[in-house]
Amino acid sequence: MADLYPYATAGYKIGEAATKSGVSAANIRFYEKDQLLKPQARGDNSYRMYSDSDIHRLRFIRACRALDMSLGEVRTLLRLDLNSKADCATARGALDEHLAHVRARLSELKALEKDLKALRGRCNGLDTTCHIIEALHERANAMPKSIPTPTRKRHV
Amino acid sequence: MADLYPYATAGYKIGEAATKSGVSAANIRFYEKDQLLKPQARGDNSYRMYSDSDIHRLRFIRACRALDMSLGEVRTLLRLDLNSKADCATARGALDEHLAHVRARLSELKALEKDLKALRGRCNGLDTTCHIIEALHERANAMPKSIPTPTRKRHV
DNA sequence: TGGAAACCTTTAATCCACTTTAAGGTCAAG
DNA sequence: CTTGACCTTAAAGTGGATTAAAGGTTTCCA
Repeated sequence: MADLYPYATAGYKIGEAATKSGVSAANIRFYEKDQLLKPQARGDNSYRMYSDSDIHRLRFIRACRALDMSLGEVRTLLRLDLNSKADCATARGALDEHLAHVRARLSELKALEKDLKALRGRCNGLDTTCHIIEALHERANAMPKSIPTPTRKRHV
Repeated sequence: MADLYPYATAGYKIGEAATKSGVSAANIRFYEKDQLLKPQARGDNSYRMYSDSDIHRLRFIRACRALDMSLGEVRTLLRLDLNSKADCATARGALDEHLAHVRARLSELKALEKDLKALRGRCNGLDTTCHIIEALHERANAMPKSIPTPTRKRHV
């Protein structure tokens, strides 16, 4: 791991660390509370001080988040040793799982797009009734009866 | 709109309404607080009572949610009149916007899948260093410098 | 009639990954 | 000496619910 990130040098205040890492100050505090960073050394004033390796760690988190990983997944990856076979297997496992996740969501969204496109195609804005609103009401009537709640989460 | 949903008849308690609509009792209360349903008439006991048209409204919400619309979008659609040209335009607009949303997310996810696949392909578990962890650290170093926080939400 | 089961009520906490706000402390420059 | 740019904390808000706690009501059955 040695030269993968810059040598740890003295100190940046949180605002500098935010600018250097691309993670907002509030978010850095949040990550600390969430155990993704150790609680930082504090100066005489009670300001947190960050080293270059802290900045790297923040960037690492950001890189993982850019891959849409959860903070739990990131936490796992942060603990791993580059030169351990076992850790490598863990990393592969995490990645495979995450990839499966992404693929599942991908096919959901594809189906959704098709459905929405069809719905959109029904309406030209010329007829006296709106075929979109109409279709939505028809779907409401056609919703599978009973069943308590098949929980639909919101997936941005 | 007349016969798109059953005639409003007297009363179901929230549990029955939940069973009939497929929306849980807790969730029905939540929608009420969230203004998607009017506050319900209450009996002598303070139980909420639901009509068939309330059930339809709940199903309508469920149909929209199944299309991954936000409650805000649903609220918009619920206000629309099937026979108004203006409302039809609103519905089309909302749908177009939503579709654009879905498509944007779709292409994000496609790019993501490609990226993750490539990352995964780097590692065979045989070498002495883990190319996944290594690559992640390299990415951390390569993250676009400065920039405060380009906010990455979690998209399940 | 009594008492348990099945319903209903409310408020508040939980999930995720943050952001925002409020109320205040610290520090350098002018 | 004040302004303003930074830092501190705790708490609340976002979306779309679910779950739990603590209590009131109704219904059924022996």
